[in-house]
Amino acid sequence: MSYPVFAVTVDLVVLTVREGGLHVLLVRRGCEPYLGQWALPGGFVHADEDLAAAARRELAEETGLAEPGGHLEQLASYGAPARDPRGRVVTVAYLALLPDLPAPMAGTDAAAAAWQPVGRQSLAFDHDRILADGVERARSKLEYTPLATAFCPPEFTIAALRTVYEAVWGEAPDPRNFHRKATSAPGFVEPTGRSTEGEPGRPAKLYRRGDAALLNPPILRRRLDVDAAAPT
Amino acid sequence: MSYPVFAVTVDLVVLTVREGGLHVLLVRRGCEPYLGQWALPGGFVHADEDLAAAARRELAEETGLAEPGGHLEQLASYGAPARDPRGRVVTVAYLALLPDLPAPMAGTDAAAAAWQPVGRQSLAFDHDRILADGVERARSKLEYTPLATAFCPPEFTIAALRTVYEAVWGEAPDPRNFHRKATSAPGFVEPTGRSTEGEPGRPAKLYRRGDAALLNPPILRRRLDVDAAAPT
DNA sequence: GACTGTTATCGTCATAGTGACGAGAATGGA
DNA sequence: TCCATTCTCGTCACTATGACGATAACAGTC
Repeated sequence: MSYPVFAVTVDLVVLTVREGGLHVLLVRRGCEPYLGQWALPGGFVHADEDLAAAARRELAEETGLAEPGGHLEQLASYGAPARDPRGRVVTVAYLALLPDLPAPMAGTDAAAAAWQPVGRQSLAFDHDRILADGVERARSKLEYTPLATAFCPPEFTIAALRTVYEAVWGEAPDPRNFHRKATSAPGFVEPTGRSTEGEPGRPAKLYRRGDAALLNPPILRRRLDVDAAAPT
Repeated sequence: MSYPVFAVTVDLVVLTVREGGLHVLLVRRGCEPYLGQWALPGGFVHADEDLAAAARRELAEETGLAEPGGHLEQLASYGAPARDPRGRVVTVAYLALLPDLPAPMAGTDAAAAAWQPVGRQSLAFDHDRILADGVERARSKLEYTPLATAFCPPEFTIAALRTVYEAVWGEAPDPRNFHRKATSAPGFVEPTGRSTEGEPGRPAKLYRRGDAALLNPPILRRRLDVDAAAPT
């Protein structure tokens, strides 16, 4: 049986919340094509490697951490015939949500790597589209899953969790209602018994992520219009 | 730059509702490997073909219809190194939701094709997993999107729509509450003015699908447990 | 130490959505 | 005519929600 030959890559949409805003990890391309342009980190899948393993490997390489924590899931695949001038390349995009990393990012195969606020990037290949899909996935999953905790360190306050929603959605939930919903949704967060110290205002209780896979009831963002964009 | 060589296929999870139950379109394999076993329909992506175009082509081939209607979306990609004994094959799975087709299915590259009730299949490759993922995606999307109409013919009754939910979820919503929610969700269904005739019971009004992309408010299934399976 | 600003946490209240269910409407068949 | 069936509309108690007031518990300043 004969069939066309493809190359397969994984590309990563790595998101984090820094300084109250949603940021994405980008690399400046060090080789053709699109040399010098910003792009999503990624690379070819090895000969004997699973897709998820390739994504984890690339994530570790780009962040410089063996186990950066957070969350990693498959996003979607993109395979338009002309998306890569080198030939027929199908990419499997993964979405990673990480807490703000104080560690440096030492990319091995990129001239530079940097966190950039999510906005109107102009990236190489079809990475603008992939990034947009990843951001929309993240926005949507904050509603129905406890994934906001993936942006937080192991222990966090309800206010820190709220800033995640504010950064990802671009809209701030009411602090009092958010506190009620976050603490009442079973399995979302669990109290540690400790509290913050030395910060202005009343000390806040510290929580860690719970074990629920689904948020019930969900924490919904305001629907701007009746016919919003459909997920996936 | 050198990189490993892959083959890329598309596999289809084609679902429909027949006789009150959820059915999946399967083909009996006519060549090695897994000769004679049931599998999801699919095939190699052509040299100059987009992934979505390949999925549409395969769907048309398997159903024998140029435009079968319904709904088609990308599901996920699967690329474990040993998933295909012939070599390194990455498959991009697509999910199709179709109304019950009276037309025959004339598969070109399969010895036989058939609708089988979704249950405990034992399919070739990793198709059991792909099928399970597709069914879970369908179950989840019935809650938040008007995709149940993709299972229905152009004109349908609320009761027919309700049987879709019952078949996909395996649990029957209350007819009166479902009627209220289906008719009150903006853009879900639109009245045609016509009604059914000649069937037992009071005639039912006929509706067609609306233009909403999202169901607001959603139609939620009963959560069996607190920690249910997470979507995608 | 009292005061002030700040943030966290708890309560209240009107309103909308929900599940459970009753009841009438409109047909076909006995 | 009566009855079984199915569709359609209402009712009601309960829960979740958004909007907002009020109090708690700190750090800093005078």
